[in-house]
Amino acid sequence: MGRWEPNARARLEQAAMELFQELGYTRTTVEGIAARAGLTERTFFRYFTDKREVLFSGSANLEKLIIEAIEEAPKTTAPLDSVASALEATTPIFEERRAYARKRRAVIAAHAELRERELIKLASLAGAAAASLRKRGVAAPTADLAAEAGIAVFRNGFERWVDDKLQRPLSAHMQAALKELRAVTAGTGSSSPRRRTTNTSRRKRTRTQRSV
Amino acid sequence: MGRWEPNARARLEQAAMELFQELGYTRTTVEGIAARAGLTERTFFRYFTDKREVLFSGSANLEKLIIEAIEEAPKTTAPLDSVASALEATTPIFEERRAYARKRRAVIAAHAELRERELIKLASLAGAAAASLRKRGVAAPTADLAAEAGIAVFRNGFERWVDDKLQRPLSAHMQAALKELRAVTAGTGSSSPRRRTTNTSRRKRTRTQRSV
DNA sequence: TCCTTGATGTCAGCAACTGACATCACCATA
DNA sequence: TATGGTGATGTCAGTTGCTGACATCAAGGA
Repeated sequence: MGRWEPNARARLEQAAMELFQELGYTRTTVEGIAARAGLTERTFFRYFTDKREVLFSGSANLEKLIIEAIEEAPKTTAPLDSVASALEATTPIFEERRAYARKRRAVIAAHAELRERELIKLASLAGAAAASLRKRGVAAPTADLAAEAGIAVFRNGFERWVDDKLQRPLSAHMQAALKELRAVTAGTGSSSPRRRTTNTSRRKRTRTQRSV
Repeated sequence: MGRWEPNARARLEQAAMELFQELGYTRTTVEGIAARAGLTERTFFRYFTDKREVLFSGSANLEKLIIEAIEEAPKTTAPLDSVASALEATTPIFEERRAYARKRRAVIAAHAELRERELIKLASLAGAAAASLRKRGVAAPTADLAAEAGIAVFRNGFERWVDDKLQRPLSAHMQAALKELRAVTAGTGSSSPRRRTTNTSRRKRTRTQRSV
């Protein structure tokens, strides 16, 4: 197994995170990352297709988890509920490394190239979730929208979780986001949404802040 | 005004689209684009920050339209309805250039870098829409989710519109997507969603195919 | 002991992008 | 009408991300 120093991949990832925090994304060079990991630029590109990719190696694992969770759910579960519970099944992963998640998120938020990469990873998750739903007989358009809605809930809940000074659990934030989404989409869509809608959203907001 | 050949920007955009279609994105070089437009690589980078950006100059305009439409809507309108109608206000732009939209979409779909860029543009639209909603007094979490839901509907409707052999209008596809989203999020979220949900989505699917 | 194998290094090269400076067409205005 | 300013473009050199081709080197097996 280990003829050279082991865990080259992990070493590269850690070196990258450190340098991104120290110098920022643009000013850290791939050569620098590799050097800190005791490797060569060329080797970096054997592990990661991209300079960006070094921050996203976990997403493959995440995708697998989500797919499995959707497939394991009882087939009678409503599409969006399948997705929501699958996403909730992934929360322990993040909960274990809250501090790391914060740092990583700060780095990503600071650079557009990284935000792009994150978005496409999330889109990929949505695509995988939609495919899983279709496998269970959900119609394609329904599956797509349920998956995208689920991912929106995930993103939203994740953001609130990372910023939450009270450190309430991620799953609670995600549930709150889901409730909120349901409230938002519950409107009539056409006739006289006057007071009713306004009240609904106000009530929802308060309720969210209490329950999370 | 025009001392040199006018419309350098437009020339670059057109040259880029042509070359992307002829050679694909990776095999066309910025130098090649500039040459076809009668300009220099350096000049290309004065108009576009990126090789990718040459395909997305319209998004600023789109963002402006959406913001205006949201701000003009009556303040009693529900958040998601504001967003939906704002998006619908943009449909004529696409409807005018359906053929172009198809080509462009094919180019983007074929290359990950371009898909990333498109995703961040859409995220930017969602952010702008959310900001507009907040300006009207909508609570932040509600605004975010309404905006994201709206964008999901937009994407979804757009995809269906582009692929629709019957060439039904974009706005109809978007309305259908919105209905579908409402159906998907209408579930209970917890207790015995058995038959009920399944039936709902099936009914929804049929209704969609008929009404669009 | 030799040979295979997989991880790494070396080197050359292209293309995306940037900064600094030059040029050139037009316009105003003296 | 000459002159000088201005904004769009060109030129050039340089960095960095990324790739292909080939060399090397440390195990482990025949």
